[in-house]
Amino acid sequence: MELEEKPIKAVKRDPKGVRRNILRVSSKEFAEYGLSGARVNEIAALTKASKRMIYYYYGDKEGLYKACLEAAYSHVRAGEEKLDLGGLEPDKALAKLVGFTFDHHRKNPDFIRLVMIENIHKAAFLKGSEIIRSVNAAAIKNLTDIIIRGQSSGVFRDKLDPVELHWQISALSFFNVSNKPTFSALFDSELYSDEGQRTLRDHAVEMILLYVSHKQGTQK
Amino acid sequence: MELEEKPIKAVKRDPKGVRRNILRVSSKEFAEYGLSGARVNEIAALTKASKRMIYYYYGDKEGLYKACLEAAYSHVRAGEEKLDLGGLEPDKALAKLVGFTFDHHRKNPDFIRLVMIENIHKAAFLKGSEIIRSVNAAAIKNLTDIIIRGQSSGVFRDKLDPVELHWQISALSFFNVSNKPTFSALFDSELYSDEGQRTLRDHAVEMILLYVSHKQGTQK
Amino acid sequence: MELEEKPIKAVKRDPKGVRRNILRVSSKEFAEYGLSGARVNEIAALTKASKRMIYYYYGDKEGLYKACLEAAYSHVRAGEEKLDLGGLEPDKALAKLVGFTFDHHRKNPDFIRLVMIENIHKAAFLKGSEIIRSVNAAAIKNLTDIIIRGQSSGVFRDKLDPVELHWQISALSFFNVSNKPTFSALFDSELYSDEGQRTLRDHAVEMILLYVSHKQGTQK
Amino acid sequence: MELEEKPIKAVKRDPKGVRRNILRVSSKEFAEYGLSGARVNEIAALTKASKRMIYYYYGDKEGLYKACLEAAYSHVRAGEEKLDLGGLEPDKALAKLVGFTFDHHRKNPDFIRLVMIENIHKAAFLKGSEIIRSVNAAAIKNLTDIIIRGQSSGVFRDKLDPVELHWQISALSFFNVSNKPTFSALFDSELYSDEGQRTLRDHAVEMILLYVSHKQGTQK
DNA sequence: TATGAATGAGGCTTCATTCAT
DNA sequence: AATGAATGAAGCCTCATTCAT
Repeated sequence: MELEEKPIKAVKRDPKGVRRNILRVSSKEFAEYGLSGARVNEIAALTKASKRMIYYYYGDKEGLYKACLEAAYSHVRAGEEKLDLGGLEPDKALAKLVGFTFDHHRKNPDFIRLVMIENIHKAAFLKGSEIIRSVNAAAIKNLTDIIIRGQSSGVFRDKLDPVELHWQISALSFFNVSNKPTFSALFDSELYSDEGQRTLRDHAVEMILLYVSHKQGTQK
Repeated sequence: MELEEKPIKAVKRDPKGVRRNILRVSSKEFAEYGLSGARVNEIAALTKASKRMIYYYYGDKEGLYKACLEAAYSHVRAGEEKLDLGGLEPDKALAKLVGFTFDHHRKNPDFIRLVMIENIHKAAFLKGSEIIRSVNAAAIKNLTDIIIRGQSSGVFRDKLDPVELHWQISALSFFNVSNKPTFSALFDSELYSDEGQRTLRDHAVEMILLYVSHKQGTQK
Repeated sequence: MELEEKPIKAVKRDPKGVRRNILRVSSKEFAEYGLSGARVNEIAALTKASKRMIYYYYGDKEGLYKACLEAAYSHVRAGEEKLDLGGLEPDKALAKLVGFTFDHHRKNPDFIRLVMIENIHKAAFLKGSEIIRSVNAAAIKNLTDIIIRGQSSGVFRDKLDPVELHWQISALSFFNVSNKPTFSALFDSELYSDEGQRTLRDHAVEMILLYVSHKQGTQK
Repeated sequence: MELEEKPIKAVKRDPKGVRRNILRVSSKEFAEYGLSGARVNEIAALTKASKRMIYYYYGDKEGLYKACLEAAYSHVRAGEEKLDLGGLEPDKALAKLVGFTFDHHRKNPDFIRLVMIENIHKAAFLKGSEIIRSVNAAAIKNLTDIIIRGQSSGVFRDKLDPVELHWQISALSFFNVSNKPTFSALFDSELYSDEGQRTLRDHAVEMILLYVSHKQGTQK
């Protein structure tokens, strides 16, 4: 991303490594404590670099936060790209996608927390990021393909909106992680045991598939 | 907002009013800025009372936050109690409940934000509140009744868990409010227009009803 | 001290009891935390009366502190008056007095702490108290009697100053209590065990008696 | 006070100087007003540095207090090390030591006050300081040497405990300074005039020497 | 005589940030 | 590219005391 500096005498300097390290540490801190809750001092202490470097590279606390947010979205969406729905029938493809999304959210709680925090801030920082918009567009494209194929083969209902479908899948997958603390505190349930999560996941898949398969007038 | 008491002689002491006022102001501030983001100074400035009174009545910032959380849950769950599902058939009752829940969440964005904030804090304060657990238990009881009636009349599937059903309804209703900022920023969609919200609501009702009505083995 | 108020309707009122209670509680608090360290709030909370009563009776915090100081001196010196040295030979009388003083200080650590605190404040409050000066004068008178008798009978040296002797006895007795915390923390010793204290006491008596009995020129 | 470094170019950064300055100022304040009575604001105002630096270097008020305590003990015990008892006979050595201790305490009233304050706090901070324990161990070692020599040459009695002897010397020396305010306020005496102090000192030496020289059974 | 409500002033501490090297 | 020292502003909280009843 930047020109390599002359290797002469650059024995210990590793700008990229330093930046990566700062980002990794601060992402954890922001995810843990929020934007105002995170402490620059603490981030610096946990970093291999000094406090001054944070300001050198990221300007200020908000700049660092924004960088974390972008890195998180990029990382998570990159993980989604590995999902291969290629040869599958549309309903199987959708089922796999929903299940994957549910699992993927579970595996990335820090990302979920950053998004929660960003929502608390009314997406103020995300709005300014073209990078993030672009990585999310891909998710919609995937769904659009599946929907078109499903409708062509007659297994999906008409009038399906890919963005709405994304919303529905996200709702079930995101809430599961975002509201785990309050939900667990409020209800004595096994929903967050391993088996409970499997059930929740299966039922999420089922809900989505029932929904896209449902032909109005026929059943209701 | 309330009836003015006799202004003659200018009665000034009004402990209950002061407490209410502090709670109303600080709830807004916590919902807006979070626990660490909210400023006691700002809350005091917006209050009819002095900063000192906040500490007099609520001990410290966290005590005030916890009081807000409890008041919010109590208020919101009290609103739910007004919902009368009495004479309705179980499927109609459930449909009404889901639609109501979706709307109720929309109408109480500050409550949603407080819950988000509480989740960021891993429900640390909610865990210590017996009050909140008790007001939430009622929600489960309502659902249990509907499920039992629906299963007796054969319109609902077996093996429905009221807590899980509550989770599912909550996921769709909560996410709609909690993630509106990021979702709106990420996707150009009409989901958050008035009509889009009506659609989302109707589809949420549909998803839940399809799910509870689905008989395994029969259809899939 | 004050006129009894009409007993009519005075069912629960007990001014003297209230004052005594306030004094007892606040003496403990001042002894424990010092003048600036003690909290009026805490004192009020531990009192049967209200905070307002403290100000009603004692004016302010310093007034209360001064009242505690005077009460403490009066109480302790009153305890000393019970000591009867009547028929004893002067050396026996002095031995008994020293031993008693040593023990008496040990039994009144809160008094010692109040005096320490007063010394921290450079005796600012004690200076203004005629009461306290008068109760202390008695202690000197006792010693003067013993010295005179001891010198008459030839067992005591000449040129003994009762105030100095009081100082010497006090030093050994006071330091034992006042500096127990730091001394114990600094040195691993058995000086503050029951037996250690007995030894310390016996040796204090011995030191004083050796001193008053010592005839210059004869021994050194 | 120290050599001025080259004033050319006005070197401003001087961490050690800043720390020393903070310590010097705050020691005076703590000695004067106690832990809770001292004001961080006041300390900062008297300092060359800013209030923020106090927290930068010492963490909080208690950390600063503890640093003062340690510095005070180190300083005072260092002063004692200069005392050379080398070639003296044991009784002369002890006499010199007692006299020196008496004077040394008088010359360091702020140290005495800090110890008084620490005793009010039940040695809570001193307990956590290994540094202070170590500097005090030296004092005991000195006395142990003298005692052994005195017993070998037969001028001292048996069964002398160096820690107890230290206690006795300390009692007379410490009380003289610690209780000067109340003692002066209570009694009209010349004990705290220059001559009175000389007398008190001489008699303290005499008391200690009489005590260590006293052979039970022989004299009494 | 008695009290809960209320407070101005000031306490200690922490924050993100910048400076001088 | 890198750092320890330094900071103004503002944060939360507590104090002894007084007010209105």
